Amino acid sequence: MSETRVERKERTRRAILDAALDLCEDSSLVALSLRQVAKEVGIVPTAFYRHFESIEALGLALVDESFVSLRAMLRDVRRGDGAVDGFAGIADSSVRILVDHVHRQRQHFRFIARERAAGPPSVRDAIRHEIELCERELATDLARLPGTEQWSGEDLRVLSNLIVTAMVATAESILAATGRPDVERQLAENARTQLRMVLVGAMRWRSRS
Amino acid sequence: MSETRVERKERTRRAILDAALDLCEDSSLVALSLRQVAKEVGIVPTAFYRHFESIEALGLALVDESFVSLRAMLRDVRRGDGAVDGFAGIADSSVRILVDHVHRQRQHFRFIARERAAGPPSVRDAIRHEIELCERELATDLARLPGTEQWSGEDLRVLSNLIVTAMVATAESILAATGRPDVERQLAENARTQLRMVLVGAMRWRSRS
DNA sequence: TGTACATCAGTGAACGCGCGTTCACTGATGTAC
DNA sequence: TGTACATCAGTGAACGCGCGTTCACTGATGTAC
Repeated sequence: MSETRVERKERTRRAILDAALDLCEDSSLVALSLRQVAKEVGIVPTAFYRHFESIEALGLALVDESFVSLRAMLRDVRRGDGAVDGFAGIADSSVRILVDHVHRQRQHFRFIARERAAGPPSVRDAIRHEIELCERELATDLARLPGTEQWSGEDLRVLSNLIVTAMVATAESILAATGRPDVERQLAENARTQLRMVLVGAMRWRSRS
Repeated sequence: MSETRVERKERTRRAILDAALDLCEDSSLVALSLRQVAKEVGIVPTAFYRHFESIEALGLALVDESFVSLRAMLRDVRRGDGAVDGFAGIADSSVRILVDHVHRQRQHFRFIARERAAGPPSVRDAIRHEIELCERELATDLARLPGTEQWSGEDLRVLSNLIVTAMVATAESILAATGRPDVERQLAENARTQLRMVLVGAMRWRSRS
């Protein structure tokens, strides 16, 4: 046989996740119906239940999946491909990687940005929790930068939160500007400037001052 | 008569707006039905059309209304009630006013935060546009601060965007933390720190450097 | 001030449609022997 | 290797329900004279 039962099931599950990402692109998970998804996938509505208990459960699976790709991005940022000389270099490299991932994982970023504010409560909570984990990770990275030796853990987390917030907002703006490359380029340039401002500015900020 | 026809109509319109804010609190405008709103208000579904053409039109009215209260807040910030000595003072006063308005206009802030990412496209665009106007206003305010004399208009807008982004994120976090005063206090404290970091840091940032 | 007519916010029946969920089912794949 | 049975992804009919929108309407408020 060319495909086992398990493989075929996995393929349908994949198709359901993709269909859901497509269909709620312009509205939200809370406006997505099980029947729309089934129709798009090409299965009968009841077959949906073989894979997920509800649209909400599907949403939680999409959160997991989206953060797998977001974490891959954070690993790239941490590795710091490209010229990394000083804060300006870090800012340039980080924004370049962010913009690249936003393009390649467009639907995942859009999903997170949207459902973070508008999803079912359990989905909102899951996203908030994942973002908090990202902030903690970034805080430990920041602690390794020269100049943060005397910072308190709390200040590191506050700075990390500011950076994550700014980068999430940048990702959202770039998503909204899709198809206008000049606008996108300007947004990336602005993000670089912001990141430099924050890094340079914060380094002159004294912990507990 | 105790109430004119015009007054009664306005009262129903008001009730529709309030009902919509209530009902989409936990989901989104795109998941809100005309019939739910009518039921909540106590009118028959068809009577809705005497006031709005569609849920989307109702949404645009809520955007207008929400930004009226948000602009009132910005005026308060600009006036700078409370001790305003240096950047720390500005940061403290601004965050205090923000937190206060978030509590008093809870539903409006929540509406903007949610529909900004998940509303019908026309509503998303309207909100994006309004926020951009706020950023421009803030940029002109920043230009009056000592230390920004040699900044370019572009850098002022980039800084303004960063500040607005951070404050929107703070408002969202506070909304999510409703009912946990200790968490809220911590979030406000963090916002103060961020705003100080950004202001102090940016002031040492040279335009075009 | 009184009367006749206009306005229009809200009514109520009706429509076709898509919704989530139930249930008994089919038939290809997988397994035990 | 062949046979008998188990599994289970997907089927298809059916249900009651809420949806947006249509239409002709009612009756209190407002206006012209």
